[in-house]
Amino acid sequence: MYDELKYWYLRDHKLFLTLNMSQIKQLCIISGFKTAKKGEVIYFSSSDLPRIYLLKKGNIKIVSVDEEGNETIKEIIQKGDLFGELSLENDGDVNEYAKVLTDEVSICSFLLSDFEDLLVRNPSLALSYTKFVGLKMKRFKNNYSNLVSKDARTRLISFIKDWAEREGIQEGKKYTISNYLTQTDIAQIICTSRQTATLLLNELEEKNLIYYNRKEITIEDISKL
Amino acid sequence: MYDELKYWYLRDHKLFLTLNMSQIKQLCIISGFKTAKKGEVIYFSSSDLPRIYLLKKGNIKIVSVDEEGNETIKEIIQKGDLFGELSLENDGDVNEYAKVLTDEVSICSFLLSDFEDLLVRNPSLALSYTKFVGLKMKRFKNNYSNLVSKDARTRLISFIKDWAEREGIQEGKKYTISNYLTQTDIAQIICTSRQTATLLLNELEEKNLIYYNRKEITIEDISKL
DNA sequence: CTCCGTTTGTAAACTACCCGACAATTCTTT
DNA sequence: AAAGAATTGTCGGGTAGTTTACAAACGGAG
Repeated sequence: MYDELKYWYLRDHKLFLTLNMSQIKQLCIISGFKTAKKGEVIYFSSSDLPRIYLLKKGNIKIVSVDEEGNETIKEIIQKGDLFGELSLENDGDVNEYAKVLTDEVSICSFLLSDFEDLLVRNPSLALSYTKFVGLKMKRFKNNYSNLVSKDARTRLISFIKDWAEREGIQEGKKYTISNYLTQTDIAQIICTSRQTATLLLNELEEKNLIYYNRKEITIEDISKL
Repeated sequence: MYDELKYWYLRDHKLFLTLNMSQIKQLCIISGFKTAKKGEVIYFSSSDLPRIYLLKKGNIKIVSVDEEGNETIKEIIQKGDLFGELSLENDGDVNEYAKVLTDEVSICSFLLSDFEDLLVRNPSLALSYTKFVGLKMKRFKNNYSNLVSKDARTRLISFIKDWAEREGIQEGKKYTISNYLTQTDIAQIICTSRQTATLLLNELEEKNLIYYNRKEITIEDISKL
């Protein structure tokens, strides 16, 4: 029964569609499963054996810390996303951790070495996986160029739009997002100070473009944003 | 003879070490080879069939252009590096091109589809390639965080250090780089305005940390930089 | 219901960097 | 050698965004 559960979790991830039943079962045997609560840190680069994680429920943030203790949010991980040592190599120098944002999350994980074995034995999975990593990279590049050429307001707006389209509930032009981020989080994502983020959010609210509170964000008309 | 040349070019790239002779020959048959001169544009995303390129001689820059025509240098490609549709998927929306920086470059290329075939038939190559893409991503993330938390001066210094270590000629603590970049290029790489880059470079020179001219850059003592 | 930690709101001083404008220098071409 | 093009140097004015600092509001724990 418990194994069945894990099986199911992997099965419905798009990356594993190319695998047949027995291959999935094989990966399931080696996979671990756990849940965690809000605020917990569930992953630390440069600790333990390198692993790949699959988030099944909830949301987490990947935070990286530089030498001076500066924290930036690298990524928001959602249900169905992979995270961890995705580049298949544990990098000593990069320091990052994953923190739970929602009330509860469930994740399953497997050792990097086991995953590598599977990739070698399944070339087409390796190919899909490479494309997957490539896609991640592309998304990064995109953020990167936003940071360079756009101002904080534009970055905030495009983040909100993105968020809404990704996991908001749509009713015509109206989107409702269940908000698990603080304004500090949002500021760190769009790379600005908390004060600027607050200012801009209130500004958008004054113009009736969005309605913001701690529980949810409503976008009246996404085309006007 | 000509085929032999191409064979050699692929053979000495670290990524292709796992392939045996016949596999390399196979890739060689499908690979194209050409040279180009300074200023030429040799690659354009969203044109032609998607390809992967291997730079054999010289240097090129990958420039991306956003909607407003803003140009940023994404990457400097050096001898031995791969570029092109590395993520194995041609992205319609991203607009980038490659321009030759040195007097002459020679490159070889192969179709993405052919490369994919090869990957599927060579699982260990697929794995190496995935790690390779992962590494690229990591380097990106690093630049990205520099952009966020460091000021222009720090970014310039870390770029120069990087450059020196990557391709400078070392004599003790002294490094000499053959300079194929204009100050405008450098500015675009570290994401600042040309004026600021000029200012900072002159400042470093006044402090005798570097000696700069159009042909070469000398770092007196890299540990003091 | 009250208390306390977290999150949000607001204001003023300060600054790194951008932008425009123009001059000076160096390389290229003829 | 001279003209033209590209690159580099320099100067203020303007500003988006940071930083510091404090007050207000919210929300969970007891």
